Amino acid sequence: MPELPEVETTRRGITPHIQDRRITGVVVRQARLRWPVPRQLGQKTTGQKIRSVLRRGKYLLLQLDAGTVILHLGMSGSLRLVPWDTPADKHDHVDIQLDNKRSLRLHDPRRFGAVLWTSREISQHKLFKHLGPEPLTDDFTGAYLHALSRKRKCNVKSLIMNAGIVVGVGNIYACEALFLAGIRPGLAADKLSRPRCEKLVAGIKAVLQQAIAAGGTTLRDFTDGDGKPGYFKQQLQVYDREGQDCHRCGQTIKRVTSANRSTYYCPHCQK
DNA sequence: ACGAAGCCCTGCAAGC
DNA sequence: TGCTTGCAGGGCTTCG
Repeated sequence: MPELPEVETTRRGITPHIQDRRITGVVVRQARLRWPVPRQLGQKTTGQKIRSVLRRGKYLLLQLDAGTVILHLGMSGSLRLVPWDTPADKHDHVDIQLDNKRSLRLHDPRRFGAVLWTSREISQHKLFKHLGPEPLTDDFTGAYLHALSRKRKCNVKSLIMNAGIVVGVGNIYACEALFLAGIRPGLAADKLSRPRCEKLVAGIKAVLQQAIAAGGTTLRDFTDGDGKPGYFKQQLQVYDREGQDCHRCGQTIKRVTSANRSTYYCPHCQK
């Protein structure tokens, strides 16, 4: 399930292969993704050069001259570069064909992903207008999080998974960051002290950076291989470890359901 | 304005 | 063994 580190790893992997290439066509085999793939996607993009490949939260942005292709991998999506005539497998929904006889191919079994087009400034787009800061920038600080958490009745895990507060923190890394910070996921957001906010922000940055570093060393070439990472799993401290020993204190990791999401924590290390 | 629940979808695991 | 059921997940959307 692609979270921010996987999306960033994908961005870095595909960029050298697609930047400054011209789009020669688009093939849509399945338009019913998270939102319908726009019918005009092909005519809007064909003939244009990909100027840059950006990321905002978990969205990938292909910057063209006349607008932006917005990509999201949902939870089962992946991108690969293939020779343009490679037969499509099941769930290979969209190809963006390039002038180097290759296609950027979206594979997404669960179809929670998205391919959209906008000719407007990306920050004006509905999906991006209300997003919080990027977690790995200096805009995301303990002071900022502390200020926004005042008078909030939600728990701290929901707080950091709220894209209006900070983007790109999904279920797995929310659990991991809370473990690093020693904070219980169910704690009310407005009970978080300023120093604990500092610690939490540091935890979020650390876990994301770690995962990006791990992805960077594992996924070397996006033009071959099956594109299945799964590289970070061995480093997880609490996620998906219900009933197992805490790596830090040896006590048993617990799982609770919060906001319909599995939440893992160590009752001894997290208060 | 906020927070909680619902929904989209398929693959896989567990249970019968 | 073959079916059915439940669960997982991001995150927008709807409802309260």
